[in-house]
Amino acid sequence: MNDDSVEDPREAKRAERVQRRRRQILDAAAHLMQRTGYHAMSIQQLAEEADVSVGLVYQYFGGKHDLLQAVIEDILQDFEQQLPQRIRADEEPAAQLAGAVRSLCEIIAAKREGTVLAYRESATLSGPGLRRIKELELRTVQPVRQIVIEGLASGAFRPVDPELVAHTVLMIAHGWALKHWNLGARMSLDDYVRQETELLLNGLAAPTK
Amino acid sequence: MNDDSVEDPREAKRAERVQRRRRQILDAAAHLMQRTGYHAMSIQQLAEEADVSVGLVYQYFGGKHDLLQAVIEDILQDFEQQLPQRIRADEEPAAQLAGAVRSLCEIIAAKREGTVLAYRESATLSGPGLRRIKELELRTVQPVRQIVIEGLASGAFRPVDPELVAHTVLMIAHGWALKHWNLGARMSLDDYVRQETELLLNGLAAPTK
Amino acid sequence: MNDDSVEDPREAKRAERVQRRRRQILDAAAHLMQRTGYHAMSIQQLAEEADVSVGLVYQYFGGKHDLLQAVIEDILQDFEQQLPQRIRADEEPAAQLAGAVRSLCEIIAAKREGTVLAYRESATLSGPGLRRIKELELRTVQPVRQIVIEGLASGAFRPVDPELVAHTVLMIAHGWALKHWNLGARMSLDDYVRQETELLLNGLAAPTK
Amino acid sequence: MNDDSVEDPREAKRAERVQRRRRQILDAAAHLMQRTGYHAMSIQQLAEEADVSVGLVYQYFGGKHDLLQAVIEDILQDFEQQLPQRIRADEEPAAQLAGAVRSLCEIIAAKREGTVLAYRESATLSGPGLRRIKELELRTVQPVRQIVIEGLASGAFRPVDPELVAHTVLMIAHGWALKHWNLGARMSLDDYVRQETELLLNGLAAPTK
DNA sequence: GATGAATGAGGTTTCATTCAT
DNA sequence: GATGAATGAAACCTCATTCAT
Repeated sequence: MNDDSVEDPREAKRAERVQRRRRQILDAAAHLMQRTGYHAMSIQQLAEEADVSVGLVYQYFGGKHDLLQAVIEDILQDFEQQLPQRIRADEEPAAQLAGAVRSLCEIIAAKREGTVLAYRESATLSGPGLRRIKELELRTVQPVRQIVIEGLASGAFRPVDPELVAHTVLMIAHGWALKHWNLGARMSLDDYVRQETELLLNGLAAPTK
Repeated sequence: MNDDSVEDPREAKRAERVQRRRRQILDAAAHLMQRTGYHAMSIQQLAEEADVSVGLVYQYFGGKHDLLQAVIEDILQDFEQQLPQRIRADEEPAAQLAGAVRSLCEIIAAKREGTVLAYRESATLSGPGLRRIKELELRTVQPVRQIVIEGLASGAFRPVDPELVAHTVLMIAHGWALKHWNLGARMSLDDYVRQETELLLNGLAAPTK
Repeated sequence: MNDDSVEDPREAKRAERVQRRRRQILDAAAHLMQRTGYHAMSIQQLAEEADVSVGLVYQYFGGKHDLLQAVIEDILQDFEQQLPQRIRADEEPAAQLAGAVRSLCEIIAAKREGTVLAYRESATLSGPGLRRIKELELRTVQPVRQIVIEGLASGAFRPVDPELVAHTVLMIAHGWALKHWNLGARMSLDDYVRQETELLLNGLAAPTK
Repeated sequence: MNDDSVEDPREAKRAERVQRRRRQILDAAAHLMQRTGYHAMSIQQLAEEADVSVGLVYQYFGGKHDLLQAVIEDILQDFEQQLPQRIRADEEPAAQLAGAVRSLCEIIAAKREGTVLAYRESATLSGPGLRRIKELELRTVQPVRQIVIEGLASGAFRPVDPELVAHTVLMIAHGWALKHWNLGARMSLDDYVRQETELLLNGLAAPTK
C-alpha cells in the first residue's frame, strides 16, 4: 500500500481540482492547436481561451512543448481506449475485421482535426516524447493485428503479414481524416467505410477452391 | 514568335543565372525544412546553408511563406511529372495498375522527407496556395484513375469508384513515407509494394465465374 | 454607479501603476522624438531611455505608430486644456484677444519642440489618427474664435471671418515655434507677442468715426 | 578665362545630358517624397519612378541624404527666384506689400506640397545643409523686408520691426500650405489673400491725424 | 555611362518564460 | 493556488549602398 491510496478527503478534493484544471487547459490547447497549429498558438492566447492566467499554464504543464506532447497523447490515448470496446469477440474474423475498420474510421473521424494535428506536429516533439507517441499508435492497431492473426489461424484469410494489414487499416482510417478536403465532398463516411472494407476483405479472402 | 524567343545572349545568360540562384535557395530551403520543419528554419540559417545573403532570399522569393509554397510545389510537381513517364500503355489494366502502384511508391519513397514535409506544413499555407497544392495532388493520381476507368470498361475490375481507388493507391504510397519509422524496420520497399499490390489487385479482381 | 467606481484598493493600485508606466514611456518617447524625429528613434533606444524592456513598450502601446499618435495627442491635448483656463471673461474683446494671443504663445513656447514634432510627423500618422489630431487643433483655437464672434457682435472689431482670425492667431503662436531658429536670436518671446498683438489688434480695430 | 568657358561641343552636350538626368531623378524624388515622405521613399522605388537604374541615382547624387537636400533646395530656390520678378517698383509701399503678399502666397500655393515637405523633413538634414536651407528662406523674404523699410522711411507704416513683418508675411503664405486641410475647404486662395492682406495693411497703416 | 544583383546592418515585433504579489 | 506585468532573445524583413559587368 502506498500513500496515494490513503483516503484523505482533503487530498482527494485537491486531486480532483487539479484534474479539472488540467482538462480545462488541455481542451483549450487542443482547440487552438487544431485551428491554427502549434506554432501559431501563443500561451497568452491559450490562457485567454482557457480562462486562466498565463502563470497557471506553467504550473500545470512544464511549458509549451510539454503541452503539445500532452495534447497529442490525449488524442491518441482516446483512440487506443475506444477501439477494443467496439470489437465483438463472437464474430467471424471477416466480420470482426469489417467491424474494426468501421469502428476505427468512426473513432478517428470524430476527432478528425486531432488526427491531422498529430501528423502536423509530431515531428515537433522531442525524441523521447516522439517515441511514446509512436508506441501509442502501434498499440492502437494491436486489436486489428490480433484479428488478422486469428483469421490466418482459422484459414479465413489468405497468407498476409498481419503487421501490414494493421498498417493498411490504419491508413484507411487516417486517409479519411487526411484527405477529407477531397473525400468529404465526394462521399459520406459510411460510403467510404463500405467501399474500403469491401476492397480489403476481397483482398484478404482466402481463394475458394 | 514572341519577344522572349528572340535570342539575346545577354538576357539568356541572366535568365540562366536566375534559375541557378533560385534552385540554390530552393534546395537549401527544402533540405532545412525537411530536417527541422518550416518554423524551426530561420532565414539567417537558410542564407548560410544556401551560401547567399539574407536579402537575396527575399529578392528571389517574396518571404518565408512564399518559400514554403515553392518548396512544396516543387516536390509535388516532380511527382506529377514522373508518374506518367513510367506507365506503360501496352499492358493489361491489372498489370498497368500494379506498375503504377510500384512507380508511385518508388517516386515518393525517393522523396520521402519531402512528402512528410508536405503533410506537416500544408496547413501553414495560405488559402490560394493550399488550393494549388491540392490541385497538384489530384492531378498526380489522375493516371491511376484513368487506368481504373479503363479496367472497369474492359470488365477487368469489379465495380468500384475510380476516385476511391486513386485515393487508396495514393495512401499506399504516402503510407510508406508517413509510417517509414515503423515499416522501414520491418520490410523493404519492394516487399511493401508487393504485398500492398497483391491486396489491392485481389480486392479489385472481377470474380471468376 | 458602475462597477469601476467600486473602490477596490487592489485595482486602484494597479491602475495607478499602469498610468505611471504609460507616462514613463510616453515622456521618454516624446523626448527622443523631439530630439531625433520619429524615424530615427528606435524602440530599443526608447526602452533604454524609459528604463523598461522593449516588450513592455508593446504592451502599453500597440506599436511604434500608436506611440507617435499618443505623443502628439498628448501634446495637443495639453494645449487644448490650458488655453481656456487662461482666458478672462470679464474683459473687453480686444483685451481678451490680446490675452489669448499671449497665453497661446506662452503655452506653445513652453512645448516648442513638441509643436515642431507635430508638424514634422503628422503626415506619418494613419488616416483616422490624423483626423483626430486635426480635430484637436481645431478645438484648441475655438476660444479665440469665440472672442472674435463676441467682438464682432459688440462692434469692437471690423467685419472679419472669425475662422481666419483664429487661424492667424494660431499661426502667430506656431510661428514662434517653427521659426525660433530665426526669431529666438532677434527678440524675446515677450517682444514677439507684443508686436504681433499690436499688429493684429490694429488690423482688427473698427475704424473710429 | 577658365576651362569651363572653352566652347567644346562635346563637353556642352555632356553637360546638357547631365542636367537632364539630374532633373529626371530630382523630379521623381520630389514627387515621391511629397507623396510618402523621405523615409518611406526607397531608392529602388525612386529608380523605378525616374525610369533609371539604382546605380545611376548614386552617380548623380551622393546618396539618399544628398537627394533630400537637393530636393528641398530646389523648391526653395524656386521661391527665392520667383518673388523678385513679381514685385513692381513703381508702386506705393502699401500696394507693393499687398502685391508681395499675394505673389508669395501664389508662388507657395503652387508648390504647396513642396512647402509642407520642407517643414516635414528639414530637421532630417545635417547641420551644414540645414544652414543653407535657413539661409535660402531668409533670402526669400528679403524683398518684403525691403518694402517695409522703405515704407517706414516714407512714413507710410507705423513703426514696426521689418524682420517681424517679413516673418509674418512668410507665415501667412506658409499658413495657407500648412493648414490647407482646414482653409482649403472654407475659402479660396484669393479670399485668403484678400483677408490676410487687409488685416496686415490695417495693422501696419500709420494712424491718420 | 549605365545596370541591377547582391549585401548585411539594423529595424520592428512577437512570445515563451519568470517571479513578485 | 493564482495572477499578469515584465523580460529580452530571436525572428522576419527592408533598403541604402556597392560593384562586377
